[in-house]
Amino acid sequence: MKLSGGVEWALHCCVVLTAASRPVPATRLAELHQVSSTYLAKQLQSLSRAGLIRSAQGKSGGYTLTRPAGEITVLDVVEAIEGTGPAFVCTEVRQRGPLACPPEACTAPCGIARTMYAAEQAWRDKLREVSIADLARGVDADYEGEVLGQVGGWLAAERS
Amino acid sequence: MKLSGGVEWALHCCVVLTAASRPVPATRLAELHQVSSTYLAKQLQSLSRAGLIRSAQGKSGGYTLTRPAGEITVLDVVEAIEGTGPAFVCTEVRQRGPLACPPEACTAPCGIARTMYAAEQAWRDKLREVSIADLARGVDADYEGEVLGQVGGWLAAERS
DNA sequence: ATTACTCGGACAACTATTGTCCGAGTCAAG
DNA sequence: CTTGACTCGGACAATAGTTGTCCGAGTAAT
Repeated sequence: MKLSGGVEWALHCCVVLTAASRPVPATRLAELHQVSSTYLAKQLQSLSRAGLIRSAQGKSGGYTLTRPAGEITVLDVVEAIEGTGPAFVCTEVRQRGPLACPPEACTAPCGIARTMYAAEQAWRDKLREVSIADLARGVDADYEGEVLGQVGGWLAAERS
Repeated sequence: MKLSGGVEWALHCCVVLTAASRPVPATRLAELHQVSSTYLAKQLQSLSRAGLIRSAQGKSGGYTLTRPAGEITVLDVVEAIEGTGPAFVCTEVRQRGPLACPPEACTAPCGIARTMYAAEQAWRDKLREVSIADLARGVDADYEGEVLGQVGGWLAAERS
């Protein structure tokens, strides 16, 4: 089990967008994090399709959060990138082979699937507890400083 | 995020081995589940390397559980197949780019990593709560019958 | 009207997973 | 003790998913 590396980038981007007052182009976000701008664009597209960020085209275009950061959970971002499907897919092994259970007796998921789903639910619940605003506060708490403020300034500067 | 399909097979195999009194070859497990025997063998090798099952070679060889089923957790099986590494890998984005944080200020994981790790911990905790014996009991409870007993009989029969 | 800058989806390269094969080793039987 | 057949184990391809790249469509400012 392994999740896409783009999740980390997407989360960082959302936190950074917290400190922005104007739309931020994908290029700017990429050089701030020193990552491939073209690939980051792909992740931002996923966020846009999920409705978490809004894109503006044209000369002073870029991305903006659609909602207050307090109303965007980490789970929202993760699901936007990774998809909402379950990590464990039950192939109904019990209905196959010489001792196959009849389909009419398999209305409820089997014990194995129930266990896996419960674990995933716990995972999602944990991610739902934390919002992007919480992460932003965490950055300021960790560095007891103006890191986020610096980011805001850096984003405002170097503009044409 | 998606986990290997072999996890399901491995869990089913462990449950089945609960009902076996003698070593069960990979071929037999494969035809019971109607899956590729050669690929299933690979998963069983992983379980063997993890020390969950023991392999016996020769004419009446096969696989056996090394411990009582109550002492094997679902997490053990999942980690044997998927590996023990974390699903979220932090690439320390904060140390890169024009506003990079100095390495000496990055001793603790960042807030994003902490959140992801906490969620994974919750996931693992849930999987650790359930043992193979619990799953076996669940099968009997779901079908209030002798499904596991039938499996045991089927494994005993057809032997040379 | 022009121009330059933005996003968006279509197009390759690469890595990890899935699937297959044959040889080494071992136990049971004759 | 010899034979034989059956077992696992690791090395070898095929496939699918992820990572990374490119260029065209559209838009806002000039």
